[in-house]
Amino acid sequence: MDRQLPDLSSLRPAGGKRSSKRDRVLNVFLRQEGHVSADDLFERVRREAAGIARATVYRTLQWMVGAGIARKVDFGEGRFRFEPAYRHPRHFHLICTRCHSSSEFLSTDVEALMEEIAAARNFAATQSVVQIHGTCGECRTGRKPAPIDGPTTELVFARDALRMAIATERSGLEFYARAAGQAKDPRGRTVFQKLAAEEGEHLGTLEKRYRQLVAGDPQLESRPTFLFFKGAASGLFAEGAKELIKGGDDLQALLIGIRCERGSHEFFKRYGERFEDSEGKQIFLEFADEERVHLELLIREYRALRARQGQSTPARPAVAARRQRRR
Amino acid sequence: MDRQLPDLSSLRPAGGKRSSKRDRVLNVFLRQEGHVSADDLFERVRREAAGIARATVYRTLQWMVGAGIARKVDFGEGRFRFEPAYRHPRHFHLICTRCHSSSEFLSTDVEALMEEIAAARNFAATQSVVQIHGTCGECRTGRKPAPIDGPTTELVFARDALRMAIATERSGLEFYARAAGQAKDPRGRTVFQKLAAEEGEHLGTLEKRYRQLVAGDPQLESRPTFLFFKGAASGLFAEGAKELIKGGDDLQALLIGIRCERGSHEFFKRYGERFEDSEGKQIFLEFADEERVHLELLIREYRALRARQGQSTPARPAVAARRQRRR
DNA sequence: CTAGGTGCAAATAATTTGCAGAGGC
DNA sequence: GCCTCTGCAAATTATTTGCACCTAG
Repeated sequence: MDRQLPDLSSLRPAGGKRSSKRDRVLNVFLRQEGHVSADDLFERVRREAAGIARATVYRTLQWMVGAGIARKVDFGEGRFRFEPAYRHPRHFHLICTRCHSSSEFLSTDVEALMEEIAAARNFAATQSVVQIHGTCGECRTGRKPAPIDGPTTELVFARDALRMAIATERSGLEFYARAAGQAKDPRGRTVFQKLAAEEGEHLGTLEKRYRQLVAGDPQLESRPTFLFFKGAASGLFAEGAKELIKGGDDLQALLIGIRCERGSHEFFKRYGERFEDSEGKQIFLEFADEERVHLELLIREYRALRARQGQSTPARPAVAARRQRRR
Repeated sequence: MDRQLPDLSSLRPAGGKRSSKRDRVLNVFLRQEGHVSADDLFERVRREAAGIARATVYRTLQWMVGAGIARKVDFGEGRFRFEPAYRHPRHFHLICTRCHSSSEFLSTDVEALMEEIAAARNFAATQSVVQIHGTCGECRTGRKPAPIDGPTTELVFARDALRMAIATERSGLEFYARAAGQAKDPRGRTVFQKLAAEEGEHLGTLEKRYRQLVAGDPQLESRPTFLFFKGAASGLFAEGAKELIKGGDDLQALLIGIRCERGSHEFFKRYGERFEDSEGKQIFLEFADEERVHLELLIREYRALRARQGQSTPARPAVAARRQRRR
């Protein structure tokens, strides 16, 4: 949906290159953080460089939106604001009606619900607007939180992507540990143990990466959450684990594992692809790949186990039994 | 949040009463369904009554918003639209970018997430805007769905409120049936059985009411969902049932039941209070009351059981055991 | 030289407002 | 007769556009 990282140079106005007014406006825009209105931007531009007309600012903004550098947002104030889109995933907004500041968040849970609702209404969604209007913490308490500038946004996003991956990994580990514990077939047990070990190892890698990321910015951990996830991929494995409790044979456990890994893989891949180039994107895609490997292993094992069982007992004994009962 | 059903008569312009232009504008506005822009309304008004100025329409709209008769909504088109607020709960929007139509939905799940996010960001939310932009089914398939006019909206809302109550009731029934099945104490079993029976009976009442509602409008069941719920109160009982599977004594089962009923009661009460006078509101509030009765019964039984157990075994044996281990 | 960017002022579009007159109680 | 509503036209606000001019390649 989001266009890929634009090649800024190719989008530069063909005519002017260095001292073009457009470049100066762009420069001011990219430097400032938050959501500016056209007039805000005009004021800022004219403060550091006279001789730029309001119309130029408007035209430059139009060009930036078209080029994928900026996004036009509407906070219901009767005019539009603009936010940087470059290396900045699509997100939702918290809008303070008192100080007119706005902060951003992303929620895979909200997005999942929106998709569900759109599907239920036979609606082909292209974009969602989610805004929470109210009063921000600063306006009520007076304290100012750590401001989030451009590079920090990317770090926070990477942090949250890692948190999400770690949560999923933990759930996966728990799932495989349980599956190994209740496996009947010795080879099945070995597979689950192997997967549990792998998840554990990968969990370690992710946690190490998380620590490294946090080490680079001591305040990073205390910064507000940007990416909210709850029912995401970690929820899949949690669901799977609950199903395991209900019992079932190794084949079923493998099937549940396959479902979880597939869902998880697709989830991370889809999100990863949606984001613009950033560490967060990379984390998503790497994790998706990891899940794909597990998925393939599980499928192989499932086939192998079924083949082995097929020698002694009929395949799908449950279905066969049900059929007998019906007759 | 929404103001209560306004007393229209008291809000009538003190001056004009019968043929006041304001009344004529209001009349046209209330008659039309959907989301009109000021200009739309002006056109409609002037079509059936000449001699009303554009400014009057604007002023009347302002007055209607202030009086809680209309809500101003912003679909990002560069102008505002207005929707009736009278007997019409706050909701979210699906907006077709092709035909500029818009339909409405409500999702307790989305709302719950928004609350969570606002809380995590230390943000005092007053209102949420959720819009799904895209292409509607009609625009893609050409078919027109059953149009939803004023009274139908209320019916659909009542239908969905009933569906939600029924889903909760079913979950509750399942929960109590399971609890009764695994109860150890004979009196505990009786209580759970009684509650299961009550839920079953009430479920029957709700289903009957549902059938009656549907009988009044044969198309009602096929109309698109307005109220989406998933993790709502029915989810609470489902969670509770899962906890029961893990085992535990009767006291714990009672505690889980108390938690579920309390959550469910608060949920329905809160939503019911939020809505404007309508059958849906009534269903919510009645159901909340039902849950409160169960809650009280459970609390009484919990106390009684603990008192009885206190005679033979020490209270909270689990905690005592854990303490011993620690020492 | 030429395509495009730019300034300026005028045009639009949605909405509000000042003010004189009208209408109901 | 008073108070509020209304109409009309002018004002406001955000944004776009026509057009002549300028500028880099």
